[in-house]
Amino acid sequence: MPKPLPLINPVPTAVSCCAPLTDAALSATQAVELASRMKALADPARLRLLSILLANEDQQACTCELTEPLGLGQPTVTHHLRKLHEAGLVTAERRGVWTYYRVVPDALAAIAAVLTPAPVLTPAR
Amino acid sequence: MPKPLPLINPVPTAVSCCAPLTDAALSATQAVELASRMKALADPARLRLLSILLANEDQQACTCELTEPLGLGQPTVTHHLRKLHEAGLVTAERRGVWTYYRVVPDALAAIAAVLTPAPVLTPAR
DNA sequence: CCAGAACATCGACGCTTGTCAATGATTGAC
DNA sequence: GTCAATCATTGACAAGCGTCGATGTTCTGG
Repeated sequence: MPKPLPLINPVPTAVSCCAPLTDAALSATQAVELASRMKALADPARLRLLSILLANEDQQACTCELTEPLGLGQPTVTHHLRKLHEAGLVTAERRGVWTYYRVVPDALAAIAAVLTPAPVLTPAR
Repeated sequence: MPKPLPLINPVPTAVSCCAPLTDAALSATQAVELASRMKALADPARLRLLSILLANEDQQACTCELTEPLGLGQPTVTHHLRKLHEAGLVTAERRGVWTYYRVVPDALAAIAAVLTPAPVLTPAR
């Protein structure tokens, strides 16, 4: 019985979830959904991981490149990358011995969109 | 010696903190700063509180109006409102027996701005 | 086939956090 | 001055989380 997926799981990759937060009161389940994705962001190590990935030349990096600038052990970095992956914020691709991670293009923008009360075009009666 | 401020503390009210997250890698202290403000958002109860405040007619509400739609006890709601206040996301104003909370206008937009890779107006050389 | 490298998983440890019941502090009404 | 209402604070508990060392798994090179 071989383990079919030695890598990481499918992941929902739900990009958007709710209305902009200012339109109407969130339901309990909506709030839990949104909060779980924001929890993935609300950590210093994971924010640095995302910023390093985005600042990189080709928007990607393997674990071994990330463990040193963070000053954290390899299991810890893997743990954080898994959290980011489960939240649909990064993708993981195995290439040989290395696993390369990329930031999902519009994942951050989708979360930001929920927080913006309304761009600039408010009627302002 | 009267307690000069029975209400809540001054609070830094730091609105913006870092560059858009995609410009360069965050430093350790920058990441901690940003993460602490996002932690204030990454909770179902607090997200619902913000959405209720924003959905309200005059953008405000007292504690007694918030404890029932959340289904949480009054001390718990006060605890969450304090967290939001410490993060500079809401303001607290005592009016008689009630304490009214408002969402700080651009606080959410400031956090959202850190997440957006670049609005639309990039030079795009 | 074997040794080594890169990564994932496991178990354990402290620390933080969300929640509540109980209590204290302040205000307004009578 | 007293009482009731609103809110803040305290202490306590369970659950979750970040971190690490140790171990397992997969791939590459010789």
